[in-house]
Amino acid sequence: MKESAGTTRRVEIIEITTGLFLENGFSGTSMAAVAKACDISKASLYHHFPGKDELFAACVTHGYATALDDLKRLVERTDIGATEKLTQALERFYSSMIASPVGRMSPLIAEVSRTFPGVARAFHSEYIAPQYALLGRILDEGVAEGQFSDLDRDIFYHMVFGPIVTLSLSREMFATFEDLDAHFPVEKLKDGHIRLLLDWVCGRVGA
Amino acid sequence: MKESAGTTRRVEIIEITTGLFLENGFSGTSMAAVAKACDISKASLYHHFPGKDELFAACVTHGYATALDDLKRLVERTDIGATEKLTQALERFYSSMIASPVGRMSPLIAEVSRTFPGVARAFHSEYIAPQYALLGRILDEGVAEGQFSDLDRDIFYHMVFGPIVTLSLSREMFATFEDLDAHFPVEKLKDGHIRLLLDWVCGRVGA
DNA sequence: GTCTATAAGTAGATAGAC
DNA sequence: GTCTATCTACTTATAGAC
Repeated sequence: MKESAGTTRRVEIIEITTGLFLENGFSGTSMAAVAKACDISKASLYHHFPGKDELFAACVTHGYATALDDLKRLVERTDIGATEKLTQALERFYSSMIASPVGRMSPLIAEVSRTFPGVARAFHSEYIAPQYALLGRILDEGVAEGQFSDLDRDIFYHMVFGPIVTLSLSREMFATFEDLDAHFPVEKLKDGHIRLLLDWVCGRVGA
Repeated sequence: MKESAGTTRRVEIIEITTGLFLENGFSGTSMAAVAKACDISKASLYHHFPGKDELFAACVTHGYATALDDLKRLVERTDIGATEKLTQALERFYSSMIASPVGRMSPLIAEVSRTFPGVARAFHSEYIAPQYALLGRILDEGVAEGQFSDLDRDIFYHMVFGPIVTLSLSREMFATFEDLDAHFPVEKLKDGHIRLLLDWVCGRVGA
């Protein structure tokens, strides 16, 4: 797809709007506020996006591709083993869920899921499910190598994404705390989480 | 506090409104809709609560006490050991986070946290922090008994509440899925989570 | 593609009678 | 305590000129 001036402007609007949605929620962000932040008139904004719903869907969708491509490249590497891949994948999940806009949108999607079920469905099928599948491939590889236990996949995903998503949600919920990092110290929690997971997956846990 | 007809009506309004907030979000729930659901006029609703913010805060606060009292009673029992207490506490966290209104309010609080930071602060200091503290007491007890490893508390809380809160959030996000239980099977995930935690805490994990 | 102006509707909140 | 009627401000979205 050629990147014309039109698509650039579109992406620019999406990125600015994503920031507003993350800061003020869906209902807390008016189209007027979006237009003002993008330094554009409301009518022009409606020229680019047919309505607020579609703008929101575009914000959620934007960023899928690169995040998943990055993970896919990692999974397909042949120069490192499954243990190293799992470690790096976990590092990436932490970065993408805590720092990147797309990872921080879970509470927003919960907010609008009843009103626009399509957005939640797309988020799941285009982002969550592929992420699960790629993580599952790393586990498969480790099992084939004889390094990993053949764990139940649902429970494995539960233990991998659970703490990460909750950390992201907590930081959104308590974003106004001045001592946010003291309450939710990302690096420390990440290290402890990864250590436990590796021990578990490598069979160094369980009687 | 005597339970007059007034307080009963108040509680009734709170419980009905909580259901509306959970279903439609904060901004998606109008005072007119609340009044209609409670079979009352808007003016009468404003007689009971000075504004929408206070009504929401009341919904969040309602239910703290009983949930925490229940956990506190468990922690103070002397007839069972720390392992049994931890198991039962985890069972309770799953029930309260997945099934009870107060546990399901996390995405709602994330939605309004920037606009009303006081609500988020109260939720943390009156509900989250005491829950952490009570859980910490169970760990202390197990360590004193020589049954549990003396784990880092922050990491322990991260691994306990992480998967539970995420499961709750996921079920809110994807509430419209017809096959919700197939995607997020509570009983199975709970059992796997509890088993891993007990192995970890009892030192049966880690090199 | 961009603008100003405005339509059409809904939000939270209140006045004042009973 | 409860009601009807109403206010003001703001919402999404559009019409039509340039």
